[in-house]
Amino acid sequence: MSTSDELNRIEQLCVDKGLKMTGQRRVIAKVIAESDDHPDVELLHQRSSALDDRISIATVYRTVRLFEESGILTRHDFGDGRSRYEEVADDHHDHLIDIDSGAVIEFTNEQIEKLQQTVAKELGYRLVDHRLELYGVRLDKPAKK
Amino acid sequence: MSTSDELNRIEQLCVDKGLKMTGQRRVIAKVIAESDDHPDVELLHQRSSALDDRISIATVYRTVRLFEESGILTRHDFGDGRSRYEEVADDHHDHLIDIDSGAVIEFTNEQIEKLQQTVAKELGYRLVDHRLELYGVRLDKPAKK
DNA sequence: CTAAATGCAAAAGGTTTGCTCCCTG
DNA sequence: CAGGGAGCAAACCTTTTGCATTTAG
Repeated sequence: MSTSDELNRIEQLCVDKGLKMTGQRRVIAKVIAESDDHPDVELLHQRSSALDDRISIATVYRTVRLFEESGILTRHDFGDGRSRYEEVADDHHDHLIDIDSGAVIEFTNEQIEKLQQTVAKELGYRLVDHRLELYGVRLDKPAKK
Repeated sequence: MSTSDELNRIEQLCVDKGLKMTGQRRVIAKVIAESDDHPDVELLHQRSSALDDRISIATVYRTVRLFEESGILTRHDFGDGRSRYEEVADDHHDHLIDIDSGAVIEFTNEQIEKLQQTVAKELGYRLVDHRLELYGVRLDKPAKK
């Protein structure tokens, strides 16, 4: 899916929800569609401001929350104190975080997904969501510490 | 392992690290050893204060951080805005969170653990830590919404 | 034109910290 | 008795909110 397709999809979702498509929301949606990483609110604000300097950080917070409730975004907490965001894509994936560099690598594993379903069911639950994060160090990294 | 064994273990760990065993730390350690749930700092402070009212919340924050660095505790973020703590036990486990009640259920699954190792290795990483949380609703819950 | 959205700054909530006094080892 | 530890309150950081003003539909 191209970036402009993503943008159209986001706009459509907003229209469906009866949300006004203001200039600010359009810019923020564009920034999100174009981001391949997992930016926090401050970074989203910076990127948005670069396109249009009439966007306050309060609006970014409000928009991000709105988009999360609308299923456009997911919020992550990788343990660095603030929330980081990512567009909800068709493909589900989990994250591996490089604890040295902070880099985030996405991966998918069908077997793990299935096992999660099984575990939840055995405990008497229907799985609604999950979070899996692996924290690791590069195998080729020289030993130290 | 009994609660008093856990307490001894915690005290021993503190001694090993050259930490003073103050009255406050002993009380907080006792509260942690006796907690089967996943209390946040405020709750730890309440429980500690019930045993000794000369414990400030700042001390609980400092102690909890110290204990985390010493490997006595792990910190969790279940998405409710504050950190929650749990004693590091011999058995590793993950969590299933009931999104209706907030209840936290612990579980273990060897297969998932192994698959995580495999995934990390395939991506060129040595797995140092991980976080797996399942969010679900009870199967016997009446449909609604 | 009207309800919804924005900007700004103040407030809130959780967590950390500077400083002084206290207590463990 | 010396240095780490505790208490208190102020500071911090991220996120939320009240209110006056602007804007999409």
